[in-house]
Amino acid sequence: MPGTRRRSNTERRDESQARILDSAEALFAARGFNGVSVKDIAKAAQVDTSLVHYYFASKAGLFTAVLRRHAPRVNQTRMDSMAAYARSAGTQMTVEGVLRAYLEPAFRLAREGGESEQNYMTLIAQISVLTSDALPGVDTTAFDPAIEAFISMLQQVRPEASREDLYWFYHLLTGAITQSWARTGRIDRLSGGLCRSDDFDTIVEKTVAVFAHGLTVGETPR
Amino acid sequence: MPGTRRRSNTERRDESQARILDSAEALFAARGFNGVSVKDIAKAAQVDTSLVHYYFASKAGLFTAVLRRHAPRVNQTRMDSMAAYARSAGTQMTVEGVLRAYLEPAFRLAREGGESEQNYMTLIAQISVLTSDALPGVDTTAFDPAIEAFISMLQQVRPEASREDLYWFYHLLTGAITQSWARTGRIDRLSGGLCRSDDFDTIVEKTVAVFAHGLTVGETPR
DNA sequence: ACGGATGGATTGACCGATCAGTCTATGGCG
DNA sequence: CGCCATAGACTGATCGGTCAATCCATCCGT
Repeated sequence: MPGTRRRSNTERRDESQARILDSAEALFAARGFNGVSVKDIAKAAQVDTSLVHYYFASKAGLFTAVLRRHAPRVNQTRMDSMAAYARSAGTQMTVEGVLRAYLEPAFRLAREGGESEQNYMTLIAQISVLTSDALPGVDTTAFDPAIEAFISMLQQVRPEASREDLYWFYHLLTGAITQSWARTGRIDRLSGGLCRSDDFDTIVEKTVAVFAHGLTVGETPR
Repeated sequence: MPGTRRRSNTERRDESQARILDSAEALFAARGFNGVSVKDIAKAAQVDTSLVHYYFASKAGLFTAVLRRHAPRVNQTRMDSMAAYARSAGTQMTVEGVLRAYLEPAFRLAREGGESEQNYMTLIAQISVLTSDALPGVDTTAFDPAIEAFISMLQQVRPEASREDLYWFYHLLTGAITQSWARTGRIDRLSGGLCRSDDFDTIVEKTVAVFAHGLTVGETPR
């Protein structure tokens, strides 16, 4: 039979797990953790509900697995991007450059990756505004290393800025970013189509533009 | 019996509705729409589940009612605040002033209001990153008038800025704001207690500081 | 090269609990 | 008395999760 090779057990295992994760990711992103049932996910993945529990033990375990799947890649790409920038810029580092190095990887992943990566970003956006008791014991520390590196680089470029200001700066930045990842289409409607919430290239540009000036210390402009 | 006056039917009605709305608001804010059952809400409000349906027809209807309850007040306070600023500043309006006039009312409401208002802000933060199919036909246009007024005032202060840039500016700003309203405590943990996510006074200051510079047009700083 | 035996992958049937929502009854205010 | 606010009992559907049975790729003894 051409095309349909016989699959080994480990292949079957990986494929099924990936299908479950893909379906879960898409559905969780669309309707939230409690808006989706295990049955929904199993049906979308064309698998029995028991198999979901077989692999991921519980609905919460599945959710955690979804969140963990791409986290290391995002974190690593960010670290690499910032390290590469630091190497190329040397002592000429700018806030704009650091911002761009930190921002681009995740947005590039969302743009060049498939639906899976886009759904993942949407999911991150959703949990970013949730407190822990709205979620099953979810670990939100996966991105912390890159965040700390980001703040350290900002401190290098702006030695006069206080640690507190840098954290607030990050807080505001990450709010803006996650809002963009959510792709709600609200800015599209508000602007009458002038802005498109899925235009990630433009979003990175505008984010860099606004926040690069935002860390400027000194006189408030006119 | 001192203190417990005899209640009329309309008083009972209003009190019960308010109790249901309060409980729903708190629970929805804590666990999201699908994370809460009508039974939970009824129990918290100390009423029967059928009473919830009697007043609000459905769970979705209740959710909509919760969202609508404070919306006009927030919107109106924003409009008043911006109008007052425009009157006092005359031709001396600044980006910083407009920002502060737009931002302060909602944060003041959250600070000076009770738990209800704080829960309301948390709820707004949550739905701001949700697409329409994750929600029961919820109307998110309640704040549009104040938003349009805000953008118009920005345009007055920055006539050279493009309409598109102003909308992107608003997009980034509202992301930062809703992140703050969510009070997830994540920045507290990241900063090692240096920043407190419920310190709304500081948040307004930092937001104004960052975004006032952000709309500056011209050369990117070092 | 072959034919059980083994064990992981997968399923269908089913569990008690809980869901949103309905129906009917009733008690007390106007 | 009449009506509205409220409660209790209940419905069919669906929830997350379990269990024993089945499927099938792989391995081993011959």
